[in-house]
Amino acid sequence: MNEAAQVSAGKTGRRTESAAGRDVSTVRDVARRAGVSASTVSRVMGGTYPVAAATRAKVLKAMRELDYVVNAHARALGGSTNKTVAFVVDDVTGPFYAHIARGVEEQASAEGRLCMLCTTHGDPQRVLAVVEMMREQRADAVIVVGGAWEDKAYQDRMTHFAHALDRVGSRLVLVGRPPLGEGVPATVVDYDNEAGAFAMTTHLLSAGHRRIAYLARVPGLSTSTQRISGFTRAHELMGLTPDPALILDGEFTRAHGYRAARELLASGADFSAVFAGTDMVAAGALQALREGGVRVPEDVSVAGYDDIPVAIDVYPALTTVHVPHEELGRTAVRLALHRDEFPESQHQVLGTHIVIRASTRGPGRPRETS
Amino acid sequence: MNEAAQVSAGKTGRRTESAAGRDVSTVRDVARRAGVSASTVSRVMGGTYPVAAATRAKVLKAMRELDYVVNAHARALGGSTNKTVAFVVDDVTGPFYAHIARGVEEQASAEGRLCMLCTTHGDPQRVLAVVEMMREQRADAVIVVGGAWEDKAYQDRMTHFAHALDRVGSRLVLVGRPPLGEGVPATVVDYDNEAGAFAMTTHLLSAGHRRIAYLARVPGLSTSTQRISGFTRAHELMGLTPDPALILDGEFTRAHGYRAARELLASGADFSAVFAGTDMVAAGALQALREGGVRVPEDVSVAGYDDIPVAIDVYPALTTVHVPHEELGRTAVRLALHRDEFPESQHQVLGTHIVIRASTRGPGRPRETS
DNA sequence: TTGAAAGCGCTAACAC
DNA sequence: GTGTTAGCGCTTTCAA
Repeated sequence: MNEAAQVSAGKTGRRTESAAGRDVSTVRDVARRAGVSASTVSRVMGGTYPVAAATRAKVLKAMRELDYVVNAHARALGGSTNKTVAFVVDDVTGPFYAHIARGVEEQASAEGRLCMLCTTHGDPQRVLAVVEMMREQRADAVIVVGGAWEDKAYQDRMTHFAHALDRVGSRLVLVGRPPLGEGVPATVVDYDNEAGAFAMTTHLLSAGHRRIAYLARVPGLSTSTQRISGFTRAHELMGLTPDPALILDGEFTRAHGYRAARELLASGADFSAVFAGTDMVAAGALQALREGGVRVPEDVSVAGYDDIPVAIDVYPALTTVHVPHEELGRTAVRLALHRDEFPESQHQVLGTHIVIRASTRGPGRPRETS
Repeated sequence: MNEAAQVSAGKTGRRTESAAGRDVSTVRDVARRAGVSASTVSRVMGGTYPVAAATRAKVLKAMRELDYVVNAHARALGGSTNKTVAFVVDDVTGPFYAHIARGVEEQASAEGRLCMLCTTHGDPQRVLAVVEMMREQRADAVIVVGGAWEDKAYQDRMTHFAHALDRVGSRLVLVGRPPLGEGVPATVVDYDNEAGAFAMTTHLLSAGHRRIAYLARVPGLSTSTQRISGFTRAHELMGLTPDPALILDGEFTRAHGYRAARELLASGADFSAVFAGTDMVAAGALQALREGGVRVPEDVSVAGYDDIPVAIDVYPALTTVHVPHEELGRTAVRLALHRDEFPESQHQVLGTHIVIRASTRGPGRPRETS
């Protein structure tokens, strides 16, 4: 007892010297003030246990007077229920991610979860580091968004994490990327990348375009590979073969779209349509085309992918493939949190569809003469 | 002992029945495997304490073999160091917030903090609820972004939370909104809203515009009030008075910009320039103007506020006021985390400046004749 | 309906 | 250098 008092005194001393607060009230303080025991206070908070109305009132009053808030960590530790969902993206700034983030955040808060945000800046190393941190946090679900690197080592690492997370009771969720394989404990919410690209390419081909440039192929990135695959399949279905010279490698950025379109123009390549890897790439291409005196869609048609908000603000408004961003996010959270209820639907593929706006039409005259 | 064993057995039983694992290894497991004590394991992890090289190696090996990860909650509970920063926004989707979020996330991870994301959907009630949750989490800093409601009750509540957070050792940070007053323990990182609007209005006025419409005034929102104030001051400095009929109330949305510009056109109002409350509002206005056959900037100049990425993608590229989004985010985190080192600079105002692009120029002929 | 007691997993003071 | 001993604040049996 004496020792306890001494320890307490020592602590109080330290409190004074540090700038801000360690003087938070605890269940015990509340209990003392209400003249009950700590367990009773806990029961009042939990709500899931009978407590006499009078007692409950006293406790509530004490909590209010002390401005009490539970310590989420202590609760997580004792009660093993953690209540957080982690959201891992490349870059919050991209509208693509932002909208998925919104879906995730909404569903998470609807399910009473907090949402942790982590950015990886496209660095595969950081993805792994971040997933590790989430394991420490014991997040209910760890949602990783965006194309995956089709790299054996990387995938093995992810598979490892899927298991590691599973072991601590967490769930790995892959959004917009392919499954890791059979038996890997992970939820996958994907959208039909290939079909979207196929539909768009078909739209362009049936408008009469025969030489379509594809901007921003990212070798080794699942998303890109699938889009290229839909692009190719659409050609093949009409007995055509895409010209490899018209497929330009590059990143999913506005800057790349601008650069690539300029090069295309400078090289004098023959093309009447541009299918950009993403809407951002399309936005860059549009600028380059405009600066090069090429009219869209009169001289060249331009299509994008993603249907992010900027698609309606560029000029002309962009024909693109719609991806159900928010729904991806919401579905990811829902599926992961209720995986016991839906064990069979842990791999979901949402649909995509094309949205035709003003940037595409049939091919005009050859570019040279315009 | 028997009882303990029984309890343990009971738990194991439950483990089996629940889908995924509660079978995580703890410091104790690692300690046992490495043949050392728990404290030694803890010391190895902390790194900040001398441990024999051989011992350290054994522990590290055991941790690897057991695939051990610390329990962040247990750590937070014991060590009182929490390592998270909370970020509270209206809507992750807005590029305005997204870029601040990036700054926050970057600085937070640079400082070894995790970042929690919370959305309020413009609901003042939810702001308060969210701040309360963050108090439970004992976040190092709670960063609230965006204009504040100039409403006494709301401000009182925020003031209350500033104190409450302070008591649990957290710090309230207000980004892009005015301070709560003297003696309130909060960090404020603002940007010069008024000066930005002043500079832009002056730009327009000196180009010769005399009838400038202001789109999207939001009564009671600090940001909007300050912008209007800069707008007015610029007029007054030239001995002019803005025409109240040209100041349209409405939200900071693209949809409102569109609607407002259409109304303006329909009403036959006389104006040669539009100053939009935000870039999104400007994007909507641009569309309405184009649809109405009004050329920008030949017939009407359009200016925005914020300088979000879309400003360069709209047509014509938008003249706007640049707000240092990322820097706001970074500064917020830095200041809050090191408040003891910089007690004097807990209220910082970052500069804004105008960026002139293609959407503004001198007034052309009267609109009627165009 | 309530209280007492035993941890959850970790860190930190204190001994050796 | 390393082990022992106490808790951090809460939930949760087990008794009463």
